[in-house]
Amino acid sequence: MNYWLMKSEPDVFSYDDLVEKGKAEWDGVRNHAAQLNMKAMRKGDLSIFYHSNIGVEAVGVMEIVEEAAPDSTDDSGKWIAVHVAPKEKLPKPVTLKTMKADPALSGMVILRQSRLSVSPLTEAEFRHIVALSKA
DNA sequence: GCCAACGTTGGC
DNA sequence: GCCAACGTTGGC
Repeated sequence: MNYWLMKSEPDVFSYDDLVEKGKAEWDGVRNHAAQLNMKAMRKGDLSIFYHSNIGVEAVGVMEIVEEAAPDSTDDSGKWIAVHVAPKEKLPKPVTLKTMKADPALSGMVILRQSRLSVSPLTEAEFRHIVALSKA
């Protein structure tokens, strides 16, 4: 089981939008590093849903329900997407500020590479973020 | 294959 | 609106 963090601008697609749809294709990723991460995802993996630009915080947990397949929004056939479903809305969002200030999360990939839209988390980092939201 | 120019993302 | 980080493009 692996853990991930995926970013979306909430005015384009928010966690609540995902809850409403029940299941969605995580499409439009056009960055090779992010694509490699999505290819490594397995059914049942869990991911933090993070709102970029507006909110700038972790808001929910989702589950990978379908592994990498051609991105339906891509005509070239080069890019893949996964399918995700909502798992748990975090009781309290965990802001980037909080994550940056927490020594337990200092190794998070996203803190070093802020532009990477799909990044891995360790199990400890994942659990820590969920715990912070319930504190 | 290198590197400058330029575009995009994302935080502030 | 600004700027840093970083990916892409194109000339050489």
